[in-house]
Amino acid sequence: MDRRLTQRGEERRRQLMAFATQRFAENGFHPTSVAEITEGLGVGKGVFYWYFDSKEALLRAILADAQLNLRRRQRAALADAATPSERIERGIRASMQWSIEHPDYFRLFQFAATDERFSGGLRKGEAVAVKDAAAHVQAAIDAGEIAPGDPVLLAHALLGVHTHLVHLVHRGVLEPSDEVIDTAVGFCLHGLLGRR
Amino acid sequence: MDRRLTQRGEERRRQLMAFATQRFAENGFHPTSVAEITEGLGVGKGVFYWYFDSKEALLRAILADAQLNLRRRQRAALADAATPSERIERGIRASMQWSIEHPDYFRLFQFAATDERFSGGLRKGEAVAVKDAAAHVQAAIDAGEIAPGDPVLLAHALLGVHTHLVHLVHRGVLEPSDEVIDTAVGFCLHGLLGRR
DNA sequence: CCCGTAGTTGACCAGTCGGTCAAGCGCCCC
DNA sequence: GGGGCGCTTGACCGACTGGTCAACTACGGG
Repeated sequence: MDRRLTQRGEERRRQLMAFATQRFAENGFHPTSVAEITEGLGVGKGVFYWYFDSKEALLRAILADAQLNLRRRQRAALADAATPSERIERGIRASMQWSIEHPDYFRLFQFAATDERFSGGLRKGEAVAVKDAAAHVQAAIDAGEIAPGDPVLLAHALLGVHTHLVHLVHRGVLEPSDEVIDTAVGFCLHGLLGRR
Repeated sequence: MDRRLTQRGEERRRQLMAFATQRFAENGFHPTSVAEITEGLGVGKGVFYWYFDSKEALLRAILADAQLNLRRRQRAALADAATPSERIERGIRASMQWSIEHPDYFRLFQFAATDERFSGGLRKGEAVAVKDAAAHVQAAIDAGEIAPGDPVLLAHALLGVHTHLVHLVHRGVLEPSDEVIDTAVGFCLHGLLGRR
């Protein structure tokens, strides 16, 4: 579906994606019908298929958009960090802040990870992010800042802490405060036994 | 649906749950139809509704079963642990081993967490597990084994590491070796900066 | 003012879904 | 061997699904 879109068309496309994001996040992808989306926007059903090949393609577009957004934020956060471990910390903070600010995107990521039709697309983005983080971990090991270990595995462990704690914030179990992020960073850097 | 079941009935019920677990894990809950389940077992559709009120009720039953199974394993693992931090370590190991051995259940947990219709049921179980873990963390703090901090938050961080690394094993990114579990334990106890 | 193309409409389609039910089967106990 | 209950059958239902399409409108450039 490569269509030449006017400004009006771009706007409509954005509307569809924004509204669908909301509905998918709230009701789930499968239970949300195409009709529900078009009716919610007060437009005919054909509009949907003017902009997207299928409901599946729509979700893929939303996910790609969200990933791009997140990556930009991460890049910006790392810009002015001096040491490798400082980069790691800033990466964690930026990711958590973004995830807390975008609960809908976060939920969609979570769902997409459970469905093979979408998880493939996520993998690439996640792989890049992990590779980046792993590089910083490796650099920190080389610089003697942290103990040796498999950098990829450790980078994934960071991701696990990030994901789970953000999930709790969205569930309302935790306040979306800096304390959560501080604890996450502290846990990742020092673990349970490390000094504070 | 409280039915008096004969041995044959119990067996049929177990068959339905086992087969559905497989299909739900592979294809997803929504895309798997009730007809697909009954046809896969070579029985009429009415059989399904003899044992379960709805497709939703079936998944709930499966999830409850899996949770019970997991909790039993955890309890057993903690039985002969002396110190609080040893309990924490054993808890992590037992959970990871169980999750690696039961990829279908694990996938179902992951999906259920994304759907409000099911996540409520999981919460209770998770809350109990976290409360247990948090109690051990608190005990470890009191014993001076680890630095002070919010025990519930820290327990959730453990859970996050566990979940994400197990996920990677199921995706084939990591080998299901003890090394993964060792790294997870090491990371949780020492973080990145701690000595090994 | 008109024409081409971007955008829109909504009835329509074939198929699927979760769930129901009247009827029948088969095992077990009396 | 017969009655009863646990279990099974599969046609059937209404609702709804993702997706199509011929006809139509609106708007910008010439």
